Amino acid sequence: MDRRASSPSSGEALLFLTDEQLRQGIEAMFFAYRGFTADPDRILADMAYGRAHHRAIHFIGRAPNTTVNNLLNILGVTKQSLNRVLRTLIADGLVESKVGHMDKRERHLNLTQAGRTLEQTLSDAQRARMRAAFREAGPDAVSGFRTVLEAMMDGEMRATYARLKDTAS
Amino acid sequence: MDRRASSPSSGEALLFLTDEQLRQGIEAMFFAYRGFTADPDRILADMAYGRAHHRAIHFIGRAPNTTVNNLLNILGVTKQSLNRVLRTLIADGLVESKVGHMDKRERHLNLTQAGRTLEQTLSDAQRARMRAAFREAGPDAVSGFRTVLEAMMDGEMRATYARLKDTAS
DNA sequence: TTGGAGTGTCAACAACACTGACATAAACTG
DNA sequence: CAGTTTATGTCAGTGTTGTTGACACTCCAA
Repeated sequence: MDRRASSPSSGEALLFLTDEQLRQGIEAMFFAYRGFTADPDRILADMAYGRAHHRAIHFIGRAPNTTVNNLLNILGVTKQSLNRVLRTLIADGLVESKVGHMDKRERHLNLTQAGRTLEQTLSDAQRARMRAAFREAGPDAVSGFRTVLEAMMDGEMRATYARLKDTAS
Repeated sequence: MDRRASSPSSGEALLFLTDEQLRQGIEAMFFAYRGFTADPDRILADMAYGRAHHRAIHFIGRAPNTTVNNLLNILGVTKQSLNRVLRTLIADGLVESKVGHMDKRERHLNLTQAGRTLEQTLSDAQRARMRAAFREAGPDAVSGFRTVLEAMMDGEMRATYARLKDTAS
């Protein structure tokens, strides 16, 4: 770890790119993602919902009044897959779908009060873990964490992520 | 972003723990994981295999001669689920299962030559993306990335991750 | 009016996870 | 030795989430 001070050009900058380092990064992603989804999954298991419902609820809450097509792009699934999830959420009164005024083909999605409540419950669990991890790791580590994650995204997703980030009111 | 210089104690250290920051972290994990699995998924889609096969192959290659039970703990799935995957991998000659000498109840798993070849192909794709992300982000960011991910794991998984890390020959 | 976009729905299917039950063999324990 | 536990494998059933493909409907625009 202190090798970074010794050889400035070749050995230094490449030490974090060895196959072993990369493999540790891969495994860290694998195990961490399990932790990342564990808490909401536990909550949802008791209900008739799964991870897909969580994702839909999250992004509808995040981008209120979004269209089905926009949500499709964010989630990266087929409309059939999303529709199955949306149908149950609408039927259960967690999401409401309104026909657009400008373009009446579009449906605009919003969380109902019940939907917001569930979103809050799920987010709280996930945020609690994220908060604990951030606190434990410290601000500099968090900055690096997000830099690497952003670099790991597909170009399209990176744009979507950035767009959502800017939406932050 | 420059607020960190202004209020040293309260505002500074907590800025990275705002709900907005946490939510961005959550979304970054979501989008990045998609990128993380995209390349191997593409390769596997052409074959009769899926993500579960990739995981099994990865960890058998990582911990040669491991037992089924050990693999079960690493992967965190049921034996039925793992067995379905292992059965096809063994039938296809990518993995070999040998009865243990000390304890004949145990089966020790290893990749065959063909298995190593596939593992290499899949790993290369995933490592290439990881390498690109690491290079783009730089050593300090990578360090932070791994610190946060490790903090995000469940305790059990963190121990497993550490154990694998130490196995690095 | 014709074509295309946005949306919804039906049907079929595949991957991957789960539970529950049961079988076998080996190892451990009293 | 008898009984129990451990490690593994397997069968059957189910649920969530994803996929294709096909078709219909509404609306907008050229």
